[in-house]
Amino acid sequence: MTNEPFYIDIGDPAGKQRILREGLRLFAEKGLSATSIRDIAAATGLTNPALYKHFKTKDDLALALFERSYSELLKRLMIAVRSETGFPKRFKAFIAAYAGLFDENSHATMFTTDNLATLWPQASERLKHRTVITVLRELLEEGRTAQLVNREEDINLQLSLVIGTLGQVSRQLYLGSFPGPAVRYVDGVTRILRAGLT
Amino acid sequence: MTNEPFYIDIGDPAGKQRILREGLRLFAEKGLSATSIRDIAAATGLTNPALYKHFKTKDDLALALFERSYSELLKRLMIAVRSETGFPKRFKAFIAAYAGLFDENSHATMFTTDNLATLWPQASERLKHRTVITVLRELLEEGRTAQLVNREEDINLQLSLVIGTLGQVSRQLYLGSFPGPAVRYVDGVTRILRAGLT
DNA sequence: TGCAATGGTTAGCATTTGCTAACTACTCGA
DNA sequence: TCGAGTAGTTAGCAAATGCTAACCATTGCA
Repeated sequence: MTNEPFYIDIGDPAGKQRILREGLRLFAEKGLSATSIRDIAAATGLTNPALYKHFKTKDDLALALFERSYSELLKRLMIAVRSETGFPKRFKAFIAAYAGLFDENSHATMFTTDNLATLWPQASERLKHRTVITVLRELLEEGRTAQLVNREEDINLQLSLVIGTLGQVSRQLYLGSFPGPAVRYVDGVTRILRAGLT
Repeated sequence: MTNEPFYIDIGDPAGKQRILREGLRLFAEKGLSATSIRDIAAATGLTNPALYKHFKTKDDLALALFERSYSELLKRLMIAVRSETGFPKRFKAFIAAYAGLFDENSHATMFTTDNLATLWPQASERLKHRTVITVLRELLEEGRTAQLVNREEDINLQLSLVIGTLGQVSRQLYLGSFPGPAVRYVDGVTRILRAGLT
């Protein structure tokens, strides 16, 4: 549980890794309740009781996946923001980190953003402390005090601008409507969002 | 099917109206596959075979609800856009129409936007002709030729900016994180988005 | 008046789903 | 070497789910 790599494990990883990978993919593709434990088992090449050797319940698996993905996203965003100084660079680093995670693991990105607080109260309750929204809000506040972000507008609307756009672009990428890797759009999205925040 | 009122039917409408209303609410709240036909029946005060007197299958009901909601949204957006001249007024009317529908029937708005093309290929295939995206794209193109929208940026990213923000704000309203009716945010969202498009 | 359509009901069937029990093969350390 | 843990299997249970069959009450109308 502690020292497992975050992703991929190409080759033929142990059962638990395959379960995590296929479970994440199916949950992201079809949604939580439309994916059965047997679906995941089949995709993994196992029978369904095997999953119960690793996870107590279906919700347990889903929650584990959510927390893995979410904490990875959060970690990267925080590192990105801290790696730069000043609002403009930090903001771009934020976008770039988001895109980077998407390119490495699009399922993880979609699974977390789609379920951020929406359909899954359980998950969001565990995240009272420091969330993606918190990080972004602090970033926007830095921009506001630096006069680089419009202080006249409601900061919650500005948050929705950023989160909504990132989500929508990710969705299009995920569905294949936007060609190429996500990094490709970092500059454009950053410019557009910066304009919207001004 | 033809001359039914779009919404509400307060009092004690006939069974079919109640089915449509409760079905829409539950689908929007819990998602398609997490809502059973019996759930809807119970919420409606009926037994589940009653629903089959009105709809052939569960998918049939869901599709009917989607099409009702989607065509209502589309109709309102088109009327709004046509009721004004020039990009700025038209754009604001677009946002206002979206917010207006949300305030009248938040479930319908969420159900359509959440399933726009994501989890439901069936529905989007029926909408090859003229979609919300088409209307908005034409609007943005008008803005671009009028030099009121930045022609340097990818129009698809600009579309994501608008759609994503509208979706996100709606989501927050739906979850109760944003207080008050949606109309309240029309001005703010319009300003922020206009800035982002410039 | 009668009869067909409408919109309900109860009962139930087949399948899926989450999960458990009981067994087995393999590995690894004392 | 042997005994315990690990990770899988087969079999199956109880509940939920989509849907159907068969029956019944009310209403509108020829």
